[in-house]
Amino acid sequence: MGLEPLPEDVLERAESEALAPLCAVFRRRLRDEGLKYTPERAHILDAIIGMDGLFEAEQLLESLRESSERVSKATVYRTIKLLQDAGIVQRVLLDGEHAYFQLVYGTRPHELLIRVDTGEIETIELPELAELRDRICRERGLDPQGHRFQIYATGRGST
Amino acid sequence: MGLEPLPEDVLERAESEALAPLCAVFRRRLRDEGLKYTPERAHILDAIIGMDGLFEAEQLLESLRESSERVSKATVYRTIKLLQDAGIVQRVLLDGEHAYFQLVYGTRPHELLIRVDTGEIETIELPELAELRDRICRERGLDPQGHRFQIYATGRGST
DNA sequence: GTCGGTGCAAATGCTTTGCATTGAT
DNA sequence: ATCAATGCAAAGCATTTGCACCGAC
Repeated sequence: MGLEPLPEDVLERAESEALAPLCAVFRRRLRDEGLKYTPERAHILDAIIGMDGLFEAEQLLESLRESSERVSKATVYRTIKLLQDAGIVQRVLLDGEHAYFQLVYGTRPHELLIRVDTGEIETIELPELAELRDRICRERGLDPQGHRFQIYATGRGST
Repeated sequence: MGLEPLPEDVLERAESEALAPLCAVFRRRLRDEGLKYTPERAHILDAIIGMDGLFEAEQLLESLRESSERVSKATVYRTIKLLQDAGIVQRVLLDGEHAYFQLVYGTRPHELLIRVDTGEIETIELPELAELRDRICRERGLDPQGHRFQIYATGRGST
């Protein structure tokens, strides 16, 4: 009834998808804190990678269930928090009720275009926002740590 | 044990502070929906006005308690929702746990500069963001409904 | 008298935590 | 052995809701 010890397996798969940096960053961060890169954590990171960008905790749980990786809800939340601390995942709070999270690929910021009528969420890139942010911080003698931009829109003619 | 019926009192005070438009908008919206502008709702709007911009539900409750206006938690939440529907108040979700709300003065969007080290939140105006938003929506044939921009920063030299 | 509004307390639902067990070095 | 991680179930907490009563038109 134990957990299968197949971290290398997962690790390989993730690396084969050119996502090695994520694993590497996460593992280094864990190592630095005296924490461990466990199979559960690997599975969770793997599942996150498979969700292309934006996800909810519940979706992540389901995705793990589907790949028959048994990871408890508590561990998922705990790992998400670790990933946030490592700067790999960012909490994104939309208008609605619960939290979404999004993978942060390195330092490239991702903006969101949210269709309020359909619920669709598109990820877009607006490098000029980082510049705007940096300028504003510079003017005030602050160090920029990040930013968040979300656009809400509907199809033409919707309410 | 009833509620004191002093809506005019509150109304006057708010209007004397040049915030008549808010009351007016709210009242019109309520009227349109066949709802009422009650003393409790007036008190809540009044308290929101007194919080200059950004507030949490709990702060609002406390502020009401301090002015010895007894309004229940449930009513506060219900009224905030009405104010959101009326476009007077906007839900703002920061990194942290719970929701903040902010007064929306007419249609002018307010962006936020958040000091992650001190917790300070500064309100700034960046009209160019609305243009950027509109351009992006136009490119995709969408109607812009709003946007949200938040900058996270620390003082020079902080973590 | 009909509706909506309010307060209270109970319910909700996401997220966190306590605790005993398990796993890795 | 030690120290951290996990799972489960219980606890937390902001927010919502059900319900009985109250007030306005």
